[in-house]
Amino acid sequence: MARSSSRRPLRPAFFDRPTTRVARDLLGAVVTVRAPDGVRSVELVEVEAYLANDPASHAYRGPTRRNRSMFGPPGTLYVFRIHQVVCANLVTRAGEAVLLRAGRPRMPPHANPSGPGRLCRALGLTIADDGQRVSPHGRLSVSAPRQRPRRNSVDRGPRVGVSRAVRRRLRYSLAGDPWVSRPRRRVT
DNA sequence: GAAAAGATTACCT
DNA sequence: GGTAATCTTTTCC
Repeated sequence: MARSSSRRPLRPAFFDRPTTRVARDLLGAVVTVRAPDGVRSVELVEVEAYLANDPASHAYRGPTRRNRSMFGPPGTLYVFRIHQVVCANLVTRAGEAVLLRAGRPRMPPHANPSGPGRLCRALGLTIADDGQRVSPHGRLSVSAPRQRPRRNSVDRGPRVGVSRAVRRRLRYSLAGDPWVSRPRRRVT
């Protein structure tokens, strides 16, 4: 069936929109990493938005060596290390980004992508991928959701693991999806 | 130069 | 549910 080929590759303009909207629209999108040893992809089920003037964002205090990718053009990948894993974001407008928190494995068998560190490990993303741009046939590509999720099937709640701006509801996930990393958060 | 702080995860009780 | 692992960047003195 033409299921995957019907998915539209996302172009940089997709990311040049308000970050909360990009975040929501990434639910159901497919992230693909093409490596010499094979292709791996996941379907996103959980993301978080990090905004300008957001004290929980790595970009809050301006560009540094670590976060410079967050100030790159729309569609830039920002990868950072936390403890012993890495996490990946897609940059929207300069200084804002969407953290990729969990996905559904699409080309099994591969590692469990539920959780931002596990998702990067499952896709084979490393710190060396920091600063890459999304491109339709490059190492990293993103394809649009086959169908936009219904509004009432999207959960929205507080972000996970942050110590500041803890009340902001900037985490988006597909309701009831078994691959969401921290399911059943209360939606108010 | 030293120390603290993580957008986490795995494993403990 | 709590905590140790583990290591780089950032921040502070």
